[in-house]
Amino acid sequence: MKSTLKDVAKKANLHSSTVSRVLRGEKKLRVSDETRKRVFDAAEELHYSPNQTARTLRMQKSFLIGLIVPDIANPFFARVARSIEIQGFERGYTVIVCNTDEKQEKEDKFIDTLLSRGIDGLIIAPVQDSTEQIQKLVERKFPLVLFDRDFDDIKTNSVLTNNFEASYDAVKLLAEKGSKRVAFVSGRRKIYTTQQRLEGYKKAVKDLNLENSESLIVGDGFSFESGFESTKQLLKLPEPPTAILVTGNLVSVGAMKAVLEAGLSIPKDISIIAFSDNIFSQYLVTPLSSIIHPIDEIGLETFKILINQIDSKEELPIVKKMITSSLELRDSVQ
Amino acid sequence: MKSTLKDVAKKANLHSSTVSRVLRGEKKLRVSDETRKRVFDAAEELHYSPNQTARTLRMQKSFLIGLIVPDIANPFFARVARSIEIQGFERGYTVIVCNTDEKQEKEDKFIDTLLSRGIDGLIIAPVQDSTEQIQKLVERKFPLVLFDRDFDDIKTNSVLTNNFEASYDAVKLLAEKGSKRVAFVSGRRKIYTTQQRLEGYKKAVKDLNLENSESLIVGDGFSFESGFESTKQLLKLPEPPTAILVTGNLVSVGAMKAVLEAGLSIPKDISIIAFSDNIFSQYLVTPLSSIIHPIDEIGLETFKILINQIDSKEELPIVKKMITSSLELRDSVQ
DNA sequence: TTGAAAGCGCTACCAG
DNA sequence: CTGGTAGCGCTTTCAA
Repeated sequence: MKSTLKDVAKKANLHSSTVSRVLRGEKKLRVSDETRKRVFDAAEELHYSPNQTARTLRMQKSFLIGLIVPDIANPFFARVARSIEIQGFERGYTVIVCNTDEKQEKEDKFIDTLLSRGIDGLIIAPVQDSTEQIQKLVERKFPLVLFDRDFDDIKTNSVLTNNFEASYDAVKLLAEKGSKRVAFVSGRRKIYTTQQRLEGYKKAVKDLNLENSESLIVGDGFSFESGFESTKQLLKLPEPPTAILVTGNLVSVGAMKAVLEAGLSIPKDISIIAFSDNIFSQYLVTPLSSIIHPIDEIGLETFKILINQIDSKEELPIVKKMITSSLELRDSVQ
Repeated sequence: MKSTLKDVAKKANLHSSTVSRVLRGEKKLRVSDETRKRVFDAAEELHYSPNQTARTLRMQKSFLIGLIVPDIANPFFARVARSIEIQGFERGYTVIVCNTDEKQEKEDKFIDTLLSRGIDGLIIAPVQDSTEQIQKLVERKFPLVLFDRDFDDIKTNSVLTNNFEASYDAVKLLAEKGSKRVAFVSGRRKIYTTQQRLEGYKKAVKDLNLENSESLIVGDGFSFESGFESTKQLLKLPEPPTAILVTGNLVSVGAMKAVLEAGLSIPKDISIIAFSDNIFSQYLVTPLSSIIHPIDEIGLETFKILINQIDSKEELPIVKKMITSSLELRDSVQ
């Protein structure tokens, strides 16, 4: 069914190596016009299309990029993936997306699989339960870029957003609006990003003399349920918070549901700001004030850094790119 | 850096073919325990991991599955993709997701690319501007399953939902609630799924003696903007509809925004039912009554049919699987 | 300007 | 039970 170089060669009465040269349009193509025509005609006729697997094996270059994310069903990662895929498409790369569900074992397995498939580079928002695998990649100088998350103890390329500052500013704003008790509904605590946000929150609480209590910090996951349950916990406090800073796309919807189910009003009783952004945020029961990440920029920068690594023959210096998020105020803040 | 079979063989003082046999745990493994141990030790020591590219080339089997969807950032496709990826993972398959943005040229390009990469099978929610490429795949009996969309004139495996009936029932319900003027905000009209829904709508309108006007049928796309603009158009009618049936996840949010921006109330002035389902639907300004597709079931069935095709040596009969959706009533219907 | 041959890393077949 | 060899389809070096 599929034709090979040899088939084309036979039909054109040439050797496969000649056909290969012509078809690839080799730079200093030392080929007669007559020959070239024969090749193209034969290739056309046989619907020849090169076998990428063979090419990969021979050239040690796959035009494959691995992208490992927690969950592509999360709008944030979906859109970053799209952005990266589009970049890749333009340059002839196919990207393989893998979902870890925040499981280190899956991440490890995927890295192995992807490497054995000969990917040219890897983009990853790591689970961060372990550094081992990634450490190894770094050691062997494998083209690698982290995004959204980072390690303190590994020197890698990464594209991050200014979570610390964004968090600090959000709390400050809530305080200025009159809240003395601002709660923090956390995403997965192991995650660098979450930690940065929590740090920002803590610093603001301290600087602004807000109520400083561990019981105002709840949650440890990125799911809807996590947001829902941990917010319910907040509402059971003797003195519930008057404002909440939520981490995560799905978490924020969960938090919102908990508040509403308790018969409270947003923002009258409780204001909410969320690290979250998707097309739905502004059409929720109460439009959600959100800290928005410029997703395309994240995808763009990430890809750019990776492709530089892949293309460059010398060793490149580590790049850390910080992207600035913006706060979009909507009805959920009074 | 990476070790090969040969490296392991040298270290173990054996031939690479022997090492290969041992490492694959060949069925009737005619290998001495002593040898086996030597192999495993050497492999371990060298961190040997087989080169999938070479294996693919040799075995003509890649353990790669292609998945082509309009847009992975659409929650419906994201979740189907996840479901399929999980199935694949369990059976050693890697899935490559490609996004067409509803562009036929992209679909065609992706099919080519995927084939040249030697995928074992293809799952696709086709753009449906052209049948040519898919026709060819069918002719050469390439393992293929369509989902969410189908062609009338091509005999393929497909997994569909009962859009016609669901649409009919939704309109009927709206009529029973008192609406005489039910509008239809359409997704991309070329799409089989959309057509089915429109048919169902039309039949219900006729059967139930509702206002039958072409001006009540608007829209031709799956974007937020499409829903927004075409609904605005509806509201400009001398007699605007009292209920709307919307097709599509993002479209419905657009429709909702148009209604609200016009100062109208949902459901007091206008009821809405949407073909749409995602975690946000129930937390929108007005929780949205939705026709819900059992996504995991869709992913499961699709994968099952594909894997059967891939594994079977004889030719299998065409399978058409119909999945039943369900209507979840929320506040957007009075 | 073109052909021949080697080899990417692996599996499978045939000897011994 | 193990080794040798051919070959998957391609690119690349060396000859002619």
